Amino acid sequence: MIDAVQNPVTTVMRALADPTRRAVFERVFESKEISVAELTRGSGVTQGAISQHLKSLKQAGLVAERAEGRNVYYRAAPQGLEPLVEWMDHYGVFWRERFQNLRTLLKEIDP
Amino acid sequence: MIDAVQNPVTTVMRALADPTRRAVFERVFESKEISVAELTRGSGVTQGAISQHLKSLKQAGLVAERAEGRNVYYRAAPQGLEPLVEWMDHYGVFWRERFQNLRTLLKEIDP
DNA sequence: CTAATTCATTAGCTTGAACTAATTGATTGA
DNA sequence: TCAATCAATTAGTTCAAGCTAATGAATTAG
Repeated sequence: MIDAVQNPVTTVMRALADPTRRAVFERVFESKEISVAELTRGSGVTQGAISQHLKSLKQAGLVAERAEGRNVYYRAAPQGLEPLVEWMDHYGVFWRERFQNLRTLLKEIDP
Repeated sequence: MIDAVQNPVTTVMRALADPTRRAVFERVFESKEISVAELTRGSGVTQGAISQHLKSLKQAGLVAERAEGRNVYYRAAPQGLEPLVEWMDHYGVFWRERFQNLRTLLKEIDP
């Protein structure tokens, strides 16, 4: 049972399964845009490690980058989560547990 | 940046990140109830490997078991996916992309 | 120009994960 | 009873993943 070459679900899951790397993604997401140096501060790992994590996040489609001068700014790409959403949706998890919220939510939006 | 002892999100993500193990979960889910021997057939790995995968799926709260005679039947426990749902919900992924579906869905259920 | 900063990459180490093969305990069928 | 089946566990191997330390390329500050 091997993914032919590499299933996107596997890529995204693996990227987010590591706590350190997931923390990096979370910080990038919260920051709108953030440099590698800034990410390294308070991360508990070296700059090289951060760069490696960013690389796999990027390959998973979860972050994008923008170079400016000697800095490289990263931003989150939440569309990268889509494979996860699809996979979970296939298992019908969302609607089941959130049915009661739907009506109230809809009324807030379109009263 | 280490999970204190072990974050549930990490546990679930790691459990599902492996293609073989995820395939096991998918088969369990589709089967309502399925024995280890049956899971082993056509899995491409040995029975021992399947048992190991089931063990970590169980620890992640993704499957439950029922022993009967010399068989052990496994069933999916989709509530185990809740940590994932919460985590992704925190990133606002769901509603954004699925707003247009909500109205039609609601009308089907409560016309 | 020189020194310092930022980031990516690489080699090397260590650890954990996935697997097999084999064993064991339990249950069932002949 | 005895052989066979089912499932869990264990020891042992292999390989990948995460990390550090070090280096190098590019940019900027003095």
